[in-house]
Parts: sequence; C-alpha cells; structure tokens
Amino acid sequence: MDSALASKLQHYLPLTPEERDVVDSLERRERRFRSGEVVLEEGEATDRLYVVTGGWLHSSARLSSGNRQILRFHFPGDLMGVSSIAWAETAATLTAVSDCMVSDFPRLALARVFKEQPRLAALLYAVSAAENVAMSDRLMSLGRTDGRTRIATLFLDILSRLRITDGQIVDSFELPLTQAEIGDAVGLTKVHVNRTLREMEQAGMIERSGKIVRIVDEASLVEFAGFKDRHYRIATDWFPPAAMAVV
Amino acid sequence: MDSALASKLQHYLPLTPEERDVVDSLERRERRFRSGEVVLEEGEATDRLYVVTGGWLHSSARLSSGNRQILRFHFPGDLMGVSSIAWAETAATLTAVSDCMVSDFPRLALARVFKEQPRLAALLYAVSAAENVAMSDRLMSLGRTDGRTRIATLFLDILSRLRITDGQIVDSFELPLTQAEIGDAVGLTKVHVNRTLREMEQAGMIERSGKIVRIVDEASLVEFAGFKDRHYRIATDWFPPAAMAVV
DNA sequence: CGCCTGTTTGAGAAGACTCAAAACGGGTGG
DNA sequence: CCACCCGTTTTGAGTCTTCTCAAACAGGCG
Repeated sequence: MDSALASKLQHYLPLTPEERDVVDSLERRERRFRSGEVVLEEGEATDRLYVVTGGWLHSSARLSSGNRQILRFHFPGDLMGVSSIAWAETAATLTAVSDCMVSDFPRLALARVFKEQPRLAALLYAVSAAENVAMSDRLMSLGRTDGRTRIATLFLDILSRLRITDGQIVDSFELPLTQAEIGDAVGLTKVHVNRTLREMEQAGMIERSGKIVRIVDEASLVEFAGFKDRHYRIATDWFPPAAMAVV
Repeated sequence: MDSALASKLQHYLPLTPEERDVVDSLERRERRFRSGEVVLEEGEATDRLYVVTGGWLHSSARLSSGNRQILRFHFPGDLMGVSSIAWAETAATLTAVSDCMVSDFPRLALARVFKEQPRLAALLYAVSAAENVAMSDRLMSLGRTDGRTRIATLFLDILSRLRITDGQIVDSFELPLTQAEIGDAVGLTKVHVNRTLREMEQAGMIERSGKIVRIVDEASLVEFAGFKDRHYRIATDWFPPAAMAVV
C-alpha cells in the first residue's frame, strides 16, 4: 500500500495528505519484470515516466562501436526515463537487474503536480539537482581515477542507496551483476574487472562469496575512493509552503 | 537589458510578461569576472544560484590525488551552482574561462517561481532533465571512447552550445582553454591531449590556428563521435498553463 | 631581454585491452 | 543422481593506449 516514490520523498520531507494523494496517483499502473528484461528501449518513442517500486534496474546506452555504458542504477522510489520529460524519444534503455516492479505514468501527470503542489514540484526539482551532482561524481570517477577506485566507488554508492530503503543493510549486499555489467558501469572490460576485484580482495578491501560482497572497512574505503553520499539528505528549507487543502 | 536566462528559456517557450518579470528578477545582481577568476569554491557554504549573463565558465572538482575534473562548461543563460538547491555546501568550483558576467540570486527566490509560475517551474525542471541526459552522454564518452572521440565530442558540444546564443557561428570558434584544461574536461593528460589534437589535425578532422578551432567536416565528425545535441529543443507540451495575470 | 605559461617532442612505464582458453557452477533432462 | 550445457569467472600472453617524467621550444608581457 505504501507508494515507493512517496516513501522516498517522505525521507526528505513529511508530505501533507494532499501531496501524498498526488504522488500516489503516479503509481497506479504497476508491472512486474524478470531479471534481464527490458522495460524500455533507447530510441523508443514514449511520453511516460517510470517509478521503481521494488528491485533494481539500470539505464544504459549503446555506442555505435557496440560498447555499452551503464549510466545509472535505479532503486525503489527512483524516477526513471526522465529524458521523456524533455524529449519524445527515450535516451536510455531500462533493464531489470533483479526481478522488479515498475509503475509508470504519462509526463502530462506532472503538470498537475506543478500546478497544484508547488512544494512537491520543488522537491522533485531538488532531487533532480542532487542526481545531477551524483552524476558529476561518476564523471570524476570515470575520468580521473583508476579501476580499483572506480569499483570501490560503485560499491559504496550501491551500499548507501540500498540503505535508504533497507535499514537492515550493514556492510554487505547482494550484487546481482555480472562482471561484464560491472565493467559497463565503470568503464572497464570484464577481464580487467575480474583482475581488479581479485586485487581488491587480496588487498583486504572487500570479501566476496557468490554474489555477496562485503565491504571490509567502509570508513577507509570511503577515504580511499573519496566517496560522497549525495542521497542521504537534501535541503528543503527554501521550498514554498505546501498547498492548502481545498475544504 | 535582455536577461540571459530569459532569452535561453524563450528559446524553448515564449514567456508571458509575468513569467519574464519573475525570471528577470533573478538577474539583478550582476558581477564581472576576469578569465581564470574563481566565482565560487568547492565546499564553500552558499545558498545562491548563479546565472551566466556573458562569457564562459566551467565547474570542476578536485580529487584528493590533486587531479581535477571539469564537469561542465557554462554558457550564457545557464544556471550554475545547482548543487546549492539541494545542499548548503557547493559541490563544484566555478571558474571563469573567459572574461564573463555572472549574476546570482538566493535559492529562496525559486520558491516564488514554484508557487506563482508553475509553467516556468516545469520548464526549469525540463531543462534540468535535459542536462542530466547531456551529463549521461559525457559519461559514455569518458567511460567508453578513446581520446580522439572524447575531444571530438567536446568540440561538437561546445560548438552547438555556442550556437544557441550566437547564430553567427558556423564551423569555427575560439577555444579559450589550455590543453591541460581540455585534458581535465575529457579525462586525459595534457601531453596526450597535445598528441591527440595533432593527430586529429593530421587526419583532417580539425584545423587550428592560435586559439581558433575549425571543424572541417561537421557531419562526418558528428557521425564519427556519435554526437547528439541535447540542447537545441525540449518538449514543452506537457507543461501546465501559464499563471493568469493578476489584474 | 628575461620570465612565465603553455605547447611540443622524446622515451620508458603502467594500466587497461584483446584474444584465447580453461575452470567453475548452477540448472536441466535423462 | 549423474551428465551435460551454458553462461560466467578465472587465468595467460601479448599489445596498445595513455601516463609520467623530462626537457626543449614558443610567445606574450613587464
């Protein structure tokens, strides 16, 4: 019954009942996808946005060379397919990483949010700004650090984002990605990912068994990778007041 | 007298007089910076946003290793320092690339936009979404392509963004960047940038004289780099109607 | 003229890539 | 319960791109 988007937004700001209603109305049409299934293909025409309500997905794009870059991972509460806000064609392919649930709504529905719930609109804008900064962090990671640091950063990012919706998680998590996929995310080949993971394990940074990854000493890995958590908090003090209830 | 932000936004959507007033009110405090000057330092506390009203700037961040990554270039009409929407501390350093003009306003001023001009707020959101996609493109570029392609992509991006405000520009532009700065933008060393530029020149992709760069055959360079222009158009058809004038 | 910043060139090293093949592991059908 | 299969992980060897260190070379400015 709990809307995933609402619960993510509530993490930042307690919503009024009216705001909740509006958010909930964006999550009516829910669909289930199996691990590996494609929700939306790059280049497809769409005017819809997608919300993760359970599981993981990623968005990726493909180069003419055939290489693929994974652009982002999406966790419960995340808004996906944001490019359809600005264009009629999707910019990235959405693929289910694990079995997952996704609901979608037409971008037209956002008009109501902007018109009737300015505070909620401001929150969406702030979340988008935060995502922009998180993207910048990844840019730094790919442009200016070596393989080991890139993978460390990826793991820390996943860990911190899983924690937003799952308070249980302490120092390990299940990573439903192949090494080839990790490579597509951090800009390395699968072969090099393998060697690097191995090195990191030997160096005592991580432990692996099956698909479970354990971060041995998070604080020092954060230090090593220069990791910054961009999702935990955002400023809400400048927002306009919530709309009055129409009584 | 023409507000730079307004004129960029008008490029996407004709603004009502009321909308224009609100936008113009964000550009009152204008300051001048000389090439190389720092407008805002990474980590500094701020609650302000910045608008480029003339010239170029870039935002960058520094790794503990001392390496720097240039995250974005900013042209007239661009909103900078967007991280202050979400946090009290700046995430990136803003530096003037050329002599330039910048105006700034407190993030609190955005509240009025969201409250009174929902259509304008939607436009800002859509622009932010488009920037997110542009950032994804750069991620692909750094993660999955070689030096030559990265530099080609950078040049094409600059060219197309300069054209938005300067219709004159055809196939060449002044590049006020050192090779070290180009390297910081595309994730290469200055030495390698030098060699790559030289190669590109020999291959007949570009011509250089002083700070002027000429793209010899734009269409085939676009093809070569898989470049996509993310700034020219955005969809506005889902926006809520403009607020009525209060008479 | 000399200095400073930026560009160019050289040479060797390192990180990451390619191609290739072997080992592993979980799932399926006999 | 075993044998087989397929996708994934691991390992090996050689290559290429990019980096580092270093020094020479412009060009503008006081």
